[in-house]
Amino acid sequence: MSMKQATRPGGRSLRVQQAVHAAVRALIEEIGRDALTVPQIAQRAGVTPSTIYRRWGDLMTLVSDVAQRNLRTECPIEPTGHVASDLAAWADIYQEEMDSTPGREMMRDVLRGWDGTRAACGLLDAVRSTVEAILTTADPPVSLSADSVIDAIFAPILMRLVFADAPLPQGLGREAAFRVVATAQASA
Amino acid sequence: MSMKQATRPGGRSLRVQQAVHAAVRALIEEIGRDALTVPQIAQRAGVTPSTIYRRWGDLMTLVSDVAQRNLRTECPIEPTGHVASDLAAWADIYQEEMDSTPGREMMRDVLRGWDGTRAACGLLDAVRSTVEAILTTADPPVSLSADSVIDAIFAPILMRLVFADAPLPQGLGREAAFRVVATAQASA
DNA sequence: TCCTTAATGCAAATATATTGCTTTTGCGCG
DNA sequence: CGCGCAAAAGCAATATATTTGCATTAAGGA
Repeated sequence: MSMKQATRPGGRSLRVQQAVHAAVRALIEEIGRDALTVPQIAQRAGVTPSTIYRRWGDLMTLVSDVAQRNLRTECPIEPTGHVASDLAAWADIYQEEMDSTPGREMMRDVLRGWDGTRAACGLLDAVRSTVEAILTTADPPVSLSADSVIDAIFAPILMRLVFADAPLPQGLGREAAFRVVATAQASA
Repeated sequence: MSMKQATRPGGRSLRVQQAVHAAVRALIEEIGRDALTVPQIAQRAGVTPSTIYRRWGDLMTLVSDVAQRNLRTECPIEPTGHVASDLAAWADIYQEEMDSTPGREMMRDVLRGWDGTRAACGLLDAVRSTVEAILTTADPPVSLSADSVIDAIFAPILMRLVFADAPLPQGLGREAAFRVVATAQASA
């Protein structure tokens, strides 16, 4: 869930926002999420608690907001044109990253701020653009939509991350990647 | 996330737990989740706030605990032996139920209580037992594991529910059901 | 029935969240 | 460039929520 953006994106408002975000990150490092309180963040950031309450509403929303900025958005691999191994390599990286302690903590923090209606975060958009980059580089081309790739590879990872007991099976994403590409090529 | 079960499952402890859960449900109806407070729940349930804090820890955990009891656990359909249409019918029902306002609210409340490590709720276990019921009734038998069915049909539904903007595409689960069964039969 | 102890009640102490009002300060406009 | 408006932040009083120590109640076993 993304918070209402401040109407003033520069100057003091920006400095406050950065100081608060930095304070949240620092305090999570030092004392952990569970001990985190708004007054403490305010003190560390050099602002008054009411500023935080007025801008973010509550601790949950603030922490969720910070966690979303930790989402990877850049494409992590260089497409080689070989779709199956590109997707498999990326799926492996992605699965390991998400199934790690920091990955799971980030996911937890993001989901705490989910409002139940809109997308919880921009994760799928970032994934989709990387998938599209891999698919358009494909040589020879494959007839696969980004959505079907996401459903086949990333949906099981994300679903199990949240709804199954940890850790994820080794190679879950990798094998799904080979499978979805093989199926597409077989039906071509 | 399931809470630590009271060591005394009967008598007064049980009555308190039921009264508190009932109070949460009633107050959510009357004033909505966002206005909910622990002292208010305590008053309605006829207990003191400290009882709630000691048993549940905080409001988020309590609401999550209540939401988990709304999870459907009974098998919603009668398997006919025709796997594809059984799975498709169920997927349709499931998708519509989850993508509804109460379904999304339940999911949101459950996820707020997720600790990031164990399964957020027993949802997948319930799903798996229904899938297994359908698969074992299959006539003729199909070579499909419950996990692959869940990955193909339910993972996309659950992933999109949380990480994509609402609503889900019509027939998402239904089509996935036909597809996964067709693929299994083709490779047999 | 009695004993043990988990669970609750109660109330004081502490911490957190809200709010009205004031002050600061971005930012548009002449 | 500096004026003025309004958004954002500060401050402090208030309201509300959470924690905690100790007393009391009542499950559940012997």
